[in-house]
Amino acid sequence: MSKCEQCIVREFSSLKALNKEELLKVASCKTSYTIKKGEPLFEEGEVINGVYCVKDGFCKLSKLSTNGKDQIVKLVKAGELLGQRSMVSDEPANLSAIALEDMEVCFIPKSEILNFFNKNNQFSLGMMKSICGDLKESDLHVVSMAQKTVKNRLAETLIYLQESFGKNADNTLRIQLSREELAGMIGTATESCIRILSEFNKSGLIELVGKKIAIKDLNKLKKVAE
Amino acid sequence: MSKCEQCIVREFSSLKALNKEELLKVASCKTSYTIKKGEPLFEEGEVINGVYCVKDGFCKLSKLSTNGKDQIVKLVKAGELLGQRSMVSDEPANLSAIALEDMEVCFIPKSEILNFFNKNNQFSLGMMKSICGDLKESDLHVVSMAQKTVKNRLAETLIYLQESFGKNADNTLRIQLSREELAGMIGTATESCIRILSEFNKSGLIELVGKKIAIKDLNKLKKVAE
DNA sequence: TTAAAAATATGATTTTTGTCATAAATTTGC
DNA sequence: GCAAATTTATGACAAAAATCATATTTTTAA
Repeated sequence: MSKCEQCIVREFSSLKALNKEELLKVASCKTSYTIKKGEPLFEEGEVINGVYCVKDGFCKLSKLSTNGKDQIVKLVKAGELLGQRSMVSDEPANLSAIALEDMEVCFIPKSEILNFFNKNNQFSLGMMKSICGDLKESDLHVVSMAQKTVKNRLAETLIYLQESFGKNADNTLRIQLSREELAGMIGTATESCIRILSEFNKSGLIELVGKKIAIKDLNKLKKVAE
Repeated sequence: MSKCEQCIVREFSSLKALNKEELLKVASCKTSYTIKKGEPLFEEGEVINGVYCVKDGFCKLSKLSTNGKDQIVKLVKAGELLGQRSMVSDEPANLSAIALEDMEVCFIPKSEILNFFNKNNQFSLGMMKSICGDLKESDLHVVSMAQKTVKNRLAETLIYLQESFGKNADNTLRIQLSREELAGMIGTATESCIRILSEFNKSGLIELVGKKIAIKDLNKLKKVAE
């Protein structure tokens, strides 16, 4: 059982409002997991009963649409909490969480979190702020999906991926999604996604290095994103 | 100054967790307004500094997209609170709120709400649940926008309007949106919206009574919505 | 190592949706 | 009550995007 005091999740999430004593309680009740790339942390409809702390790795939150395609609603990285909404609403998961690379996570049971809600107002306020941030993002996402073209959205998404997940030494995006996953983020057919990537490549906005993608002209790409 | 005890907002929102004493405090600090149809309650980017209680009427929450079109993100009816996200995040409004019919609202200053956060855990938890409900809706909205056709979304929206806002004696939708607003909800061009309405009309799914809309075959419409 | 499977890529075609033009109906302001 | 303005409606066309087919490359697994 490791301590939670130095954990990256404590640094970036609402857990930062917990004091030493509370952190010890968390450390004593948490369970740690390793999730392999491609494996689910939880799936849509599953009862979660707590929150997951992402210590390392990325995952996608997605929902299966009635047309059979997977829509990626959000990407989550180290330092963030997962499952807050389900826990607060007392509902099964609305989205599936699938690891995009090997992950290290900790699970904190609901009972413990609810306990902190009652004793530590800064903690509840922090979690409320985090959920509010998600809501704002999601509303913006709706507007983008509704009003922008696939080309706009692909450009927007590539910029988001670079800004949120960084790049490798060779300038390619740190987070590597398959073309199908990328299409699932922007809400389009895989072929359309590939076609526009190829077009961006030809016009020098990006460079395709095998399956990897490097942004070549950020300013022009921003213009394409509108 | 009217009392808040019997107010519809108290019945349906997180205010239900407030006790008599707290309600008296709210009653003494609130301000009441009448908003005429078409007028804004607040606009995108405005600093709000509190929450609005909708006592009567409907309003739309919308955002101006980069393409110049207004995307309606959510409709709000009597009994609901407005501006919770901005208040919790301590940010200007992300969306504009425009009355769809004459409204009666009360404004409760932020300081008062934050005070309740510190003293009444059921109240904070209630508000957190309400925001979580919005987040779930918004995520579902993203999936619908990304994966469904305009036809699917129009059918879906008509059903939503009837189920959430009811119908008049003549079976037409209680809430009356212009074709432009309806297009703004489903994220399409006004002409496309009109065209599909006309198509639904011809195939007997709905009936167009002047500008008003009546759902004729709910089951078939549900199938079109997928 | 190599065959099979999966992912990426691209062309051809169809469907969906947006845009522009214009007409008809309705609402507004005097 | 009537002209002007706005909203609704519809046609013609263009643009965007999906689908289907197929080729090429990469990955996987025996």
